[in-house]
Amino acid sequence: MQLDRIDRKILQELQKDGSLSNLDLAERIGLSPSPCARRVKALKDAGVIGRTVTLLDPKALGLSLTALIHISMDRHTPDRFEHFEAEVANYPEVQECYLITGQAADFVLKVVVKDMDTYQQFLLGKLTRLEGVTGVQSSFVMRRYKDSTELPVPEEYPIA
Amino acid sequence: MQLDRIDRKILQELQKDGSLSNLDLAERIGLSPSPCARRVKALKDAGVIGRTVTLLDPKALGLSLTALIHISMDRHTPDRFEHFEAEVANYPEVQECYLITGQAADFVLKVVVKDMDTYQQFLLGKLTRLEGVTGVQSSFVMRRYKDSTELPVPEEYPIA
DNA sequence: GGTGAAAAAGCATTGCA
DNA sequence: TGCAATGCTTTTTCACC
Repeated sequence: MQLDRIDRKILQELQKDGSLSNLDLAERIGLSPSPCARRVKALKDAGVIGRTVTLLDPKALGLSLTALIHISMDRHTPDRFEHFEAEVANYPEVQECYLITGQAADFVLKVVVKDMDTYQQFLLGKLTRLEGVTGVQSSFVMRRYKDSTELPVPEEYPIA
Repeated sequence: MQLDRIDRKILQELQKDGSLSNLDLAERIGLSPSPCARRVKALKDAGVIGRTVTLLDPKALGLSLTALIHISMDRHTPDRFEHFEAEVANYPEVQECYLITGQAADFVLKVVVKDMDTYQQFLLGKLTRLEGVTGVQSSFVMRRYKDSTELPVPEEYPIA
């Protein structure tokens, strides 16, 4: 699938505001509603456009502590990783979990909790109890300069 | 503002699917449409509910490389930080940028690009040219176990 | 604070130029 | 691709429980 300038504009607008009606979207990109709807449908069918979600304000919810956690495992076997993955996916405090290269760590987690007490409970009660976890290194977010869900939409022709 | 069980259910549903109509939402939480709409409005007014966005699939867009970058600065002055912040906010490749505690680094960035070539261009052409940047350490995401926008909605009474 | 119904507005969709 | 008309869904408001 090839994206032209209009497709990219559609993607940019929807990334900024997923509640746009097709009418409003069409107006913003300078197209009439029907071709606009057709393009959006094609982008959905191609899997480029995914879910629409509502973002909440962590502060308003009293979630004032965000931690980035680097985790090392004792052994790098598929077993270890799969088990870790499955457990971590169930923790609502964990927003992101990546297996990474480089560094000393194997995993990076982004965790959001109410306060340091809750964080300690999460760390001692859940994370460090997981099999194979040998090292845990916490960093805390002091300031959130940018926290976006927007992806850059490439200039050229990407292939879906 | 106090959240009861129904409010929390609303927030959970909307975090999963931001395109829900008030009708569908009301049905899911077991309430009739009008009080449901009232609650949603109140949550928006209180700032708990923020924007609604459409998520794209990085892979479908040909964005196959995600990097976590740790950055250290030469001096920890407000000037340095503000300048860095302002520049980084303009880079579309940067999804997240945090000022963090601990570690050797001062900032953590999450960057999404097409491939290693593009990453190198970003690093050399943009990031390392910023004033005050002394250390850059890259990790690459090998596997994305969890990548969510959902926040945990606390059990007790948070205050907005 | 919740329910149900009714009215009004806005929307997606379709067919055609 | 653009336009127009149809028919629907949705939001909103109201009186009542």
